[in-house]
Amino acid sequence: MPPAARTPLTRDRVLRAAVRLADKHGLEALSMRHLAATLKVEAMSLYHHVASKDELLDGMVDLVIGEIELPSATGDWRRAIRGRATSAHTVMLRHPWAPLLLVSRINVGSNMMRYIDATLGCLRNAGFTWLQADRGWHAIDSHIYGFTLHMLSSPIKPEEYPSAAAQYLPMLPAKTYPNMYALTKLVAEGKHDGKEDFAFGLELILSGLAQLRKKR
Amino acid sequence: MPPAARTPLTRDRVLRAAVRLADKHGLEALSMRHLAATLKVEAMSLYHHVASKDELLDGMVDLVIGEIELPSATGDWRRAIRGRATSAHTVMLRHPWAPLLLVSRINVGSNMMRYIDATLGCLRNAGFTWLQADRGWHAIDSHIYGFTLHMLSSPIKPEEYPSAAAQYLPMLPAKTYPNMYALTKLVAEGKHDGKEDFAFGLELILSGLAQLRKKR
DNA sequence: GGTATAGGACTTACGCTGTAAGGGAAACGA
DNA sequence: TCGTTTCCCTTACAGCGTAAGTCCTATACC
Repeated sequence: MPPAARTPLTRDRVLRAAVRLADKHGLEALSMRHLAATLKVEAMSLYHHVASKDELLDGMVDLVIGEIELPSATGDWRRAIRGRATSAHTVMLRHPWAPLLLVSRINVGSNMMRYIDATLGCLRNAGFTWLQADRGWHAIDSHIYGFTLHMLSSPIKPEEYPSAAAQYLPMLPAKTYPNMYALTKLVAEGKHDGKEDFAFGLELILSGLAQLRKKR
Repeated sequence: MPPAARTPLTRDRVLRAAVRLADKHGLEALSMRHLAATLKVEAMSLYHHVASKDELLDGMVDLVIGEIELPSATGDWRRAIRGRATSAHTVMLRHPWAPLLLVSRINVGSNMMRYIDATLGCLRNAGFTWLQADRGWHAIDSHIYGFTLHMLSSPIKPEEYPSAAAQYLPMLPAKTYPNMYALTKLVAEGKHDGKEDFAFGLELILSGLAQLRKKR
């Protein structure tokens, strides 16, 4: 009796398994041996489908980028860019390991290229110059990645901010850090939720861009 | 004859050597064995001064944060915040490994605390609400880290953009990525330097904040 | 001065990592 | 039928962080 026929390994199956593993157990759990085990295969077999671990990571990132909703080239540019940014933010929260890889390596996968091209096109159609579109795109993406990374690095969940603030308040030297103390106190008392607000910074950038367009 | 008396190892000396090593050869070259070697000592000896490699990294980050110029609490808030942001950006370029550590771990070193406290104080003195100061600070730092990371991840130096653009242009499928093609062409022709502009996004955020203050 | 104590550096060893090198069986094309 | 190719395998290596234990030396005290 032959062993149960297994679906053959493909590059795509490897990449998807890697994303699943990183989603569930974090990037640090993503070793070639671990990944191979989830596919019921030995580590070295993976190298028939990806050249190296770095290439694996590149593929994972591009897969995730592909989940982001592209901005439509026509219609309200502000709405389109906002939608794209929000979608990117949401996707990153679904794959918390992704933003770190995104900012720490060059990514030139086809999904990434399409993503940038669509954004540039949207801003150009809105009437921005190439210079403005280029810099605008950078500013928006800096916010997306910077903000999301900052948010993900905190071990405390937003729901727990008030209780955490109450817990840490007594340890915070009020003399040395008067402003942090005051702010933490407000959070502990429930007068400020302390939640990070992705939209806040995004809207600052969007209205800044809108003003540029008027002045042109 | 006794061996040449060596200056004794201290936590501070270890941290500074680590920063120097990372500056010169990158984070990936910073192993405990390597670091120990630069101090003419064995790897395990370092553990008398730092509890773990993670703690070492925390210490390095806080050392770097200490190099950032604090915003003055009085005077023009916009100028103060701009100065702080620019200083942070400059410091990160001096220590290119730092922003990655900054966004991928919680940092509660004393320099970091002082840095946040001063920023909050500056914005409060400028007349912002606690909510605005909190979110404003987040928006600005998201830009600083997001932008700097993005910039550092590119292997091509700004001076080389035109020649690199000219080199890659023929390989870029104009049909699939029309906007990237057009933009790359402009760079290749010297009509757009393609340089990232840290100040561009920063000013968008600053003027957005300024408008908030007016409306209050 | 002699002795106890503590601290700092050492050696050894373990389990983990990515991956280079090559073997062996099964499937496929001529 | 016989290569040839395709996949997956085993083995091995150098490097990693660090737990555990040893040893030397500089200081503190009687």
